[in-house]
Amino acid sequence: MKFSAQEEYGLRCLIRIGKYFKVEKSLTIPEISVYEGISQHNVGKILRILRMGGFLESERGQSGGYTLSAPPDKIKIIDVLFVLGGRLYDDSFCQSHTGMNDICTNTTECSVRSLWKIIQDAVDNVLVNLTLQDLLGTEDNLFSLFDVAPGSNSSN
Amino acid sequence: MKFSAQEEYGLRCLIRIGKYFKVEKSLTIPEISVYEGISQHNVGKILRILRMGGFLESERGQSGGYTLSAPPDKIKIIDVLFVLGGRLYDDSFCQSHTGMNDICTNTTECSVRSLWKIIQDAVDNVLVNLTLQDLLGTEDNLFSLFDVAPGSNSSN
DNA sequence: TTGAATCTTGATAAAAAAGTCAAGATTAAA
DNA sequence: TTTAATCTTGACTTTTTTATCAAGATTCAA
Repeated sequence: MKFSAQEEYGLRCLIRIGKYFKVEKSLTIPEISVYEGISQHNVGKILRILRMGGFLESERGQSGGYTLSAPPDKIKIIDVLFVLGGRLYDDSFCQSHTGMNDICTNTTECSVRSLWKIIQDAVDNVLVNLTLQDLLGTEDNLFSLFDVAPGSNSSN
Repeated sequence: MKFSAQEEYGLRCLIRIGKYFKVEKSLTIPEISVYEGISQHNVGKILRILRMGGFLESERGQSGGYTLSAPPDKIKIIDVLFVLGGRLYDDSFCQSHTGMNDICTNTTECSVRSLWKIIQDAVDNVLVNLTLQDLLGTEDNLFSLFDVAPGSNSSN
């Protein structure tokens, strides 16, 4: 279970653009490239995905650039992550993990599928009310939303 | 954010072997291959990972095969998923997503990192007490552990 | 002791994801 | 009108993950 590079970089670009929303400044691909340390080509590719997902608007030309298509508190992180990386579990998952068979051998009764759904629910519960606005504050503010001690990292 | 094929297939193989634990029967690679619809070569590779992770024991020779190395209620799913697919977030994650730079541009203050940690915590809370034993029952039994209605699938 | 069935391992091939590139379209300012 | 700065798109290359293969080692039973 991993986050994709596209989710990581996409979210970072969106946050970066979001920080300039209230001063009504648009950001260009070269600017974002420098800020985030991602190549211009890659930034362009990622922003295209976000634009087609409806989160960004772009303007061409000499004074062009990217802006949010809605205020940060109207952009739901769960939607952004879906566009950037798909869902953890959906009904097509079993169909793409059938091994050599046409249909999964566990179709009618599958503990693994149930586990994936349960994990998906847990993740959804975290994300359901989270907006881009919540990610524009400090790290501590975000942790406090979820009652997590900033220093605690259960991976250690 | 996706599950890897290795996590899916590995867990299915482990469950399959676990179902035979109480009758003390070992399963061979060809048997598991047929049951799960995964090629023998792939089963062999996946079982090697599970064996090296300490969850399985193998016996060679004409009457060989694989058995659990501990009772199902002693095998923690969180450990199994770690061996099969790593962790969602760990401290090396930022180091591998630095773009073109040597270190991530957001080292000191990073909302994305915080979000990943929060999601990781949510997943850990689901998994922390779950054992292989819980996956050997029916799907409904598993759902009831987490108060999820079997029909409900938030991905729809 | 021989042979069949099994697991073991490292190398290879195929598929998917990530990242790069080049040519083009659009816009605003000089 | 010209020029420079910008976004846009599809194709390509590289890297990572997944799956396959072939040769070998081990064990049991006849």
